[in-house]
Amino acid sequence: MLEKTFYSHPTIAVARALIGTFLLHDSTVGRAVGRIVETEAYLADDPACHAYRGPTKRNASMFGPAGTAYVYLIYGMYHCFNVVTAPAGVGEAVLIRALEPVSGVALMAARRRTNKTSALCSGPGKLVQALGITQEHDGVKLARGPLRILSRASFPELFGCQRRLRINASPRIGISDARHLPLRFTLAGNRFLSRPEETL
DNA sequence: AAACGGATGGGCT
DNA sequence: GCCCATCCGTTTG
Repeated sequence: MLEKTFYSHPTIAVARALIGTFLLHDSTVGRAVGRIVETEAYLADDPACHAYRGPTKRNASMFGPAGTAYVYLIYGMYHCFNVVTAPAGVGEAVLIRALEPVSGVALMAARRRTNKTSALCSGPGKLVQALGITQEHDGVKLARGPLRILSRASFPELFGCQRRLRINASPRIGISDARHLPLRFTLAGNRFLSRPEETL
């Protein structure tokens, strides 16, 4: 389980450090776990960031303390899950964009209505569906509770201790402002990414 | 393999 | 009224 201090480092550092950790959700119908393989950083002075123009009803939890969940509706039909990083009042977060399924795969498949493992968590909307994350999770604290993040060392039998991982940086997906910034982070060569890694 | 458009609703100018 | 931090089925090369 990651402590609050983990999320209190600079947002780009947290976005990189989250690669290889595990997102876990214990719901009433069971546990689902995925290894984080793709993230994006959103910064306070960044026009692509929801918090760029200040607090609103939608982005309120982005201004909460580090370790808060920020969940929002996108395109009217999907939700995205973020981890808030900066101190309360600042408004920065890391979008979780893809997971490698680890545990509860059958539950993920039922929620996603597909049996294709590579399609379960390979996108921000997909992984939210697969783990059963909803708008109700907006604002919850990750330090305790059914939705939490486990350290890289949590599944040594499957992944070893993941001391040093090869991480690539490239432009973020799906935005129109600040497209050049290399704020998307991927676990090099992993096959569960939302899209292939871009070569600079 | 890549490109395209429809679904669908809240936020913002 | 237009713009999205998306996904999926269908069409096209």
